[in-house]
Amino acid sequence: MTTKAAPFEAIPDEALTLGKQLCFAVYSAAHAFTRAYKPLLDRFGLTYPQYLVLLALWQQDGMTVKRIGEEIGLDSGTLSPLLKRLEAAGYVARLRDPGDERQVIVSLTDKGRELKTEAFGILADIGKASGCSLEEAGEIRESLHQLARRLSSSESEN
Amino acid sequence: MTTKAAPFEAIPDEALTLGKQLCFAVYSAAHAFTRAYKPLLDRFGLTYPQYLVLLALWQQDGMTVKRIGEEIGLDSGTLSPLLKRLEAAGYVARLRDPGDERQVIVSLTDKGRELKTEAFGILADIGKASGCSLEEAGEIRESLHQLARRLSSSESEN
DNA sequence: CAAAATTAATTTGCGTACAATTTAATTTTG
DNA sequence: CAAAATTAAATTGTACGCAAATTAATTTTG
Repeated sequence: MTTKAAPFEAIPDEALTLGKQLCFAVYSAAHAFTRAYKPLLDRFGLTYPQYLVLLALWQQDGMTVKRIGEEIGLDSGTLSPLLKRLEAAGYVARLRDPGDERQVIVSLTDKGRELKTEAFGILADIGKASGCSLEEAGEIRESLHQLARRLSSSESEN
Repeated sequence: MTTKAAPFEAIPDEALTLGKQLCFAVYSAAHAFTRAYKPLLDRFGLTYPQYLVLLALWQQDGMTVKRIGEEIGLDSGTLSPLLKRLEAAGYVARLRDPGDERQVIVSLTDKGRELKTEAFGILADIGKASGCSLEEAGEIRESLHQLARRLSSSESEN
């Protein structure tokens, strides 16, 4: 059934190999990071995406849900329940903006601010686990940023 | 409260910046890939993880659930329902191994095998969207593989 | 200025992810 | 060889991630 070589039947198993695919490498690395962070975040009762939200808030407190979404690339459908959990855990407060009642402003509680100091330990641990020099990490980071930018800019064409 | 400089209070906002973090770059790139694949996979009624399973099966048909999990890094808790959906969609068949009834062997249907040819179109589209040369893609891929390896090998230490 | 359009969050529904438990089959070992 | 241990899938429960629908507030515009 596949004896006669079809036009591009020559490349197949080479090109389709999982290990040869950039998309799969990215997918795997993301999972590896999530798993590596998990034991470190567990003692704070945080998940990795929740940690990302806190990272964003430590940088700039008092953002709206929309703004946070733009920072970390998540929509409100994901953020709404996630933020409620962060609120329930006592790390953030959510308040309607009195100036525009449509918006919800998310701000750190004292407990949330205190966590910032401890977060350094987590970063150091992960840095060590990744086994990357700062330069190496910076290079990969830049390549990935470029990649993500290109992928999302070509999205609209479909 | 943060007037006096604590030991590592000097680095903070630099180091904690989302954009400066490798973990976030990987996380974002993974989402960017998923979003880029989505419109291409939609017409086959496939999700990205389902597509990964098919990629694995095109390479090596008739694997057990466990084996597939090892290939793409997912456990049976994720794969069981996913494979049922692939079966319902007519792309794979699931059969208990007569030699060892604990195992379930997953094999491609004709419909699943036919999809392999079309998958080339998807790969080409994504390749174009990623805007990477093969060399560039290969380099990033290798860096990420190394990274994932190091992250998961240091996992056991916690 | 009131109706229509837009916007921000929330909610709903589906599909991953993954830990932990359960079920059933196969090995190990006493 | 039967009880105990191990193994492979499936199931359960929690939390993303995202599209689509909903709700409420604010702008736009007729």
